[in-house]
Amino acid sequence: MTQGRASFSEQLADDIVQLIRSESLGPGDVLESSRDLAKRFAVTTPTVREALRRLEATGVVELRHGSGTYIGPGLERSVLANPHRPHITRASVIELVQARLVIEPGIAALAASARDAAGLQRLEAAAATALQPPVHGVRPALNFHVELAAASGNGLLRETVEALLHVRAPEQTEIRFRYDDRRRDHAEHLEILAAVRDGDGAAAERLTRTHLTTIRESLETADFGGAAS
Amino acid sequence: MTQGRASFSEQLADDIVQLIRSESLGPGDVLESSRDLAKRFAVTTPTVREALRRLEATGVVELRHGSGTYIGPGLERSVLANPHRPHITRASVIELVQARLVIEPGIAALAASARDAAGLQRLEAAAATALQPPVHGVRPALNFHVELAAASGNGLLRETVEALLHVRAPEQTEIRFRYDDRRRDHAEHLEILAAVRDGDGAAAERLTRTHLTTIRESLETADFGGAAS
DNA sequence: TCATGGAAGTGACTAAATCACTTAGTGATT
DNA sequence: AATCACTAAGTGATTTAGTCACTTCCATGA
Repeated sequence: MTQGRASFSEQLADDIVQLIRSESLGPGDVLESSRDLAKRFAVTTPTVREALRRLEATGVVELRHGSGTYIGPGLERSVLANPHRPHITRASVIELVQARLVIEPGIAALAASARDAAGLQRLEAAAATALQPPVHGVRPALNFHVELAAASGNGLLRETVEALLHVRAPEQTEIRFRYDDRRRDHAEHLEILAAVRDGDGAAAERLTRTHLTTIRESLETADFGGAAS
Repeated sequence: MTQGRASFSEQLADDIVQLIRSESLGPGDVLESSRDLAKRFAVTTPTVREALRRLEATGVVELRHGSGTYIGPGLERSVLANPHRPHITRASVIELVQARLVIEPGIAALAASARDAAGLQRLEAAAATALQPPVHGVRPALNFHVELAAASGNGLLRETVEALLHVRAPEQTEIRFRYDDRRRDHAEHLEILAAVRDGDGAAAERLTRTHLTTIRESLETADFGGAAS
């Protein structure tokens, strides 16, 4: 890096990550209280808070008022979506679909060749619940694509797709809810699922490409210029 | 929702982002001093610092001791690499190459069809400097792939490749420096460049796949079990 | 012209409190 | 016996006030 020495809070954030690793803490576990952390590392509470805020921004920890500091899912992630992203535009939505169109067909092909029983089961479950409305912030309609990437066996690909789908997730769901045919989506998901189950990589790739192309076209024809509200 | 109201610092982080947008500040510009921000939003300095630390973690701002708070490149980014990632293993490096093998050939094909003069020029510059050693944290050898993605015209694809290459970047460079044939890499880059210049998407896709396959094989045969140091 | 030095402005951190929320335990009520 | 309301302890959230360290810049002097 350009800076030789890091600030206290930056150093402290690394130390806390190291502490989490050395104690083998996983998502959901409780971290030491901020007061104890302050004592342990011989700094004051505001400094600890800065370090924790930093870690919170990338999902490594989660601070719950009155309860404690908990380990989040961010520790094992390599790539993530920026929580502060630019406003949505028509172009940005289409850009996203085009990016997915480049990336996801290859993932589908890989998933068809690398599938296993557990992955197939999760994929089937995701396809089955795709028509249910979003609850608790989880969007079943998008979950199928994440599980498809997970079935490829490559964690980085899963994270990449997850991050891309997290980009402007609320607006994406809103738009698909208004302009997309979810029954057709579901039918296409089932076709992809069948191809993956049969181990037919070429078909999975082709079907995924068709699926995303259909979505892109429905977005391109739809006029949502004033749909920002 | 799970939590109805956000904490002060979380709300404040959003407000600061909004302030940056409303004043049309870009990377390199100076943000208001933390004391002034505290006055403007009627909170105290530690709270401001927490919000800034949060934004710093995702690259939205950069705090320089004694100088000021500067806008960083993170504001316009949608997907980024996690600064606190797990330790490197042999499997994780190969996983990364496999992920790139799925994603980048399609990007090369898109770049060949969407290329323009400016993009080609940047791509040529990246290829020309690829043999130079890393300086100031910039790794010319990896830059070619980022510029290739940029030439596709899709910003999200560029960010995705950039984030993937940022994952374990130092270790990656180290490994390639030790086990990879950089002259061969360079020759293959030039081939890809020629295909993109000719607008031959199929060739660009094939050459990129070959290029990454070669890298993967050289990593699989290399024994870097004890190269963690 | 150029180096020196110091003042002003900035972020970094400390210190001691108080406030607000969650949780679990306790006891009374049903 | 089961349930509910209350209480107390532990936790994060925020404030207030102040000191320290770094950077920048400009005036000063050689």
